[in-house]
Amino acid sequence: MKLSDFEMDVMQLFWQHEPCTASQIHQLLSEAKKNNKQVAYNTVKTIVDRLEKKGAVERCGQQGRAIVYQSIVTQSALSEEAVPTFMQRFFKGSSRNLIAHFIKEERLNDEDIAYLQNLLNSKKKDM
Amino acid sequence: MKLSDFEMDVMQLFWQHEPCTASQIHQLLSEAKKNNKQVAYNTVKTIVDRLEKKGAVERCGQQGRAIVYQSIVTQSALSEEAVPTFMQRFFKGSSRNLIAHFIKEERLNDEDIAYLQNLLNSKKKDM
DNA sequence: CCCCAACTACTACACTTGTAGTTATCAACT
DNA sequence: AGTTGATAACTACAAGTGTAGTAGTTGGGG
Repeated sequence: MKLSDFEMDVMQLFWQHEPCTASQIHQLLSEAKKNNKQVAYNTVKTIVDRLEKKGAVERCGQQGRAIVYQSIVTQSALSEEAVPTFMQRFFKGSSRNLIAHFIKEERLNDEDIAYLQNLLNSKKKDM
Repeated sequence: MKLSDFEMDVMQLFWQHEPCTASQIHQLLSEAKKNNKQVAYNTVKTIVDRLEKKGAVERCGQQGRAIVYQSIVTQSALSEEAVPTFMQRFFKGSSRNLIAHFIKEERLNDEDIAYLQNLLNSKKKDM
């Protein structure tokens, strides 16, 4: 499933807040980027309509006149499509390069590091 | 700088093979996806023209009638823009989640694991 | 029971993207 | 020097995207 940037933004909100209505998504978007620029309610509704047409969300009820939606596709399903492309594009397809980059460049506290080291250890044993 | 998927694919080839001509990119694309579907030379040239217009590549010479191009934007410059969006989109903005995912899901050999553990160790000392 | 704010459904439009055709031009071979 | 095949430059066009307006309908407050 191919979703545009804005569609992905809206899916984020669905995954975190579903089931919800287009108005609620609009509200959440306004809060999220209140520093940034606002979009009209109709713009959001159009995106939700397109997500429905694409089969990414579905209707699951009403709240007054408003349609309540829930997601159909999962975040992990979409990430499974996007991750290989991303890895190829920016890290020559090497998960080692990618992980190394994030360890070097991103902030991790001691607990994160301990957690990741455990993961690596158990990964080694598996093999 | 916002580049489309196809434009990114072509940038990959520039980064790996520059300086080069549109024909060479076309050739490389044909080899890369010879299993996949072919695109016409003109299609590739259009993408290169658009990359030039966007300031992602520039002319740096001629080879007969052919224009030789080289990249202006670097891969790391583009990844610095793309990484935060990607991390936000699929890993709730958490580098720990992201790294954990890749350790769990991607193939790593013992040497990779040792390398990454070293990285984690030095990361801990830094802080 | 009736009105209206809110919501849906539909339409619009400019810009981008993938894809490629047409036309003009010239470097190089014969 | 004339021809030609490769290449540039320009044009085209449908589908997708971001953005929003208009028209139509209705749940619920008074």
